Amino acid sequence: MERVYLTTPLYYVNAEPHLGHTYTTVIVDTLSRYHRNAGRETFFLTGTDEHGDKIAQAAKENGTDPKAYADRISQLFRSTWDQCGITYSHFIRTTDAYHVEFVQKVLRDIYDKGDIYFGEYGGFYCYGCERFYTEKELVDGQCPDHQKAPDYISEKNYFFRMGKYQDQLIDAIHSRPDFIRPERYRAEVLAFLREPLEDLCISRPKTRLQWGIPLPFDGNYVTYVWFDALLNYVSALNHRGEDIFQAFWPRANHFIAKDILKPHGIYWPTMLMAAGLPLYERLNVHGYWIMDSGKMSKSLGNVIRPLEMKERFGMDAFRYFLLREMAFGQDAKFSEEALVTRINADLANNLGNLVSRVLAMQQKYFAGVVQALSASWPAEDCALRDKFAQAEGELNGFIAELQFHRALEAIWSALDHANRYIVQTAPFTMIKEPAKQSRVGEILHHLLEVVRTLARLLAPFMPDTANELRALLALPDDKTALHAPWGQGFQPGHQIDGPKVLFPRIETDAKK
RNA sequence: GGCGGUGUAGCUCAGUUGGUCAGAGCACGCGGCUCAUAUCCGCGGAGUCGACAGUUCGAAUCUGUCCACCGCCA
Repeated sequence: MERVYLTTPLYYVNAEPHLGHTYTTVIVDTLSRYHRNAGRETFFLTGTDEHGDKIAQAAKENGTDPKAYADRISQLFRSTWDQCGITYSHFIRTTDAYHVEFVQKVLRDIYDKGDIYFGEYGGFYCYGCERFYTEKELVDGQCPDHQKAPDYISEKNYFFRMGKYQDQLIDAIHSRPDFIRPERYRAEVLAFLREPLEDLCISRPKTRLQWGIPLPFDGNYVTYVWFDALLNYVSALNHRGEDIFQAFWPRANHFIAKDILKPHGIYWPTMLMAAGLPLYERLNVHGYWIMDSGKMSKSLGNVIRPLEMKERFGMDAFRYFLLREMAFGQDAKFSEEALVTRINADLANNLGNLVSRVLAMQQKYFAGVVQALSASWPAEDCALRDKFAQAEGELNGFIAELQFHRALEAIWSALDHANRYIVQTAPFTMIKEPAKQSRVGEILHHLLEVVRTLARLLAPFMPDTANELRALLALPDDKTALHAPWGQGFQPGHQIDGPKVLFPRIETDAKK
């Protein structure tokens, strides 16, 4: 059986779940559902990254210890995804015992191999950023982010021989055109690799940081957060068993936002090389959501919380907006105005209203009983069926390219066709002539096939809506009911429910 | 300073390898229908496809220069 392994980044527990986290999680969830529906075995990993200075300090400020603090925020992520209906296979925490053990094993292996060495490094260190700065980067001698003078620190640390793998990495990227996609991010990584790759400092002395995984070969040090966090992608599979790792790792598809391209595009593959593990299959990089009210921040009060969006607009509507509005890889603008426009135009007026008018006619004209189709279909009926078949084909292509917005466009194009079909065939006029009753029955039968097909096509993107459509058609909750060929979805005499408003229009101030 | 990206109708954006590629949705105007969530269908206006030059029979699409914004690196 074909398999797919999909991952989100491990979200750092210094912030609550916001729009950025939600987008990555939603696209991975959509892909997971898509692949599962297509019969592929799917492993969907998400979780939390919990070590490091920032967490230790945040815990201190909250009057608690790092573990208790991480427990709380990690649980917040997990429960948020649960409430959003995210179908992850495993939720990993970098504080999980099996992960700590695995990280130590890999560190030991690479150390024994000679790719980790002890060296000295001095520089200006900003505690807020958890990083060293070069003098050039400082603004008036201060950290540009924290407006605080960094401390000059000279200390001994452990380094990973990342530079040793530079050529090997360049070769790997060249030989696999979609190893990093979209193309622009591949080019960015290659551009970075044109400069000599320096070795990576992977430790912090315990005198400066205790909240981390201790190095197995030196108890006075803990490992740097990236070395710890990236290995989760392997440790999670390993935890489930060697066979699971063997089955899924070759199909690993990471999904990240562009801000963590370097760790995933450079640190991670070189770490895998040093550890003697195969590289992941693909790194998939998306852009940022741009807030019209400026950069998203707590102080501006424009943080988008997924549960709040779910509460106000419904999770499916929110998912639809995220998937429809952003071209994967590029930045997109977020505004509630755009969200409401999408909901009213695409979901209420087009999708919802189509379902509503079809079910209403079926109820009104035939008391909900599905009528028989004749043996030969008029051209317009075939055209309707073909349009949806075409949409499904396009959808598959777009999903393979991660073009979620175009996949949805393809569905909506077919949906528009169905609305036109109603106007052109005008069953509501025809029903007045008794001789044409059977034709009206056929037209509505085809329109119910539209709704059934929509339930199948929308399932990965809008799972609750898809399920609701299926329920309105009084079809059983199994795949065969939705996958039957066009015209074979309903038994003679099958009875369906009356109409229902799936997406109420949202009235805006401007329209009142 | 180096590398890369973006710049297409009022708004948000599609435009694979150069030749129905000048488009979609929203917004706006007019008309039609009435099954439907004042929804749906049809028609319409608008853009010198950032600027300039070049290659070509022909470029939004290729080349060069420049401008604006953004990102990565220094």
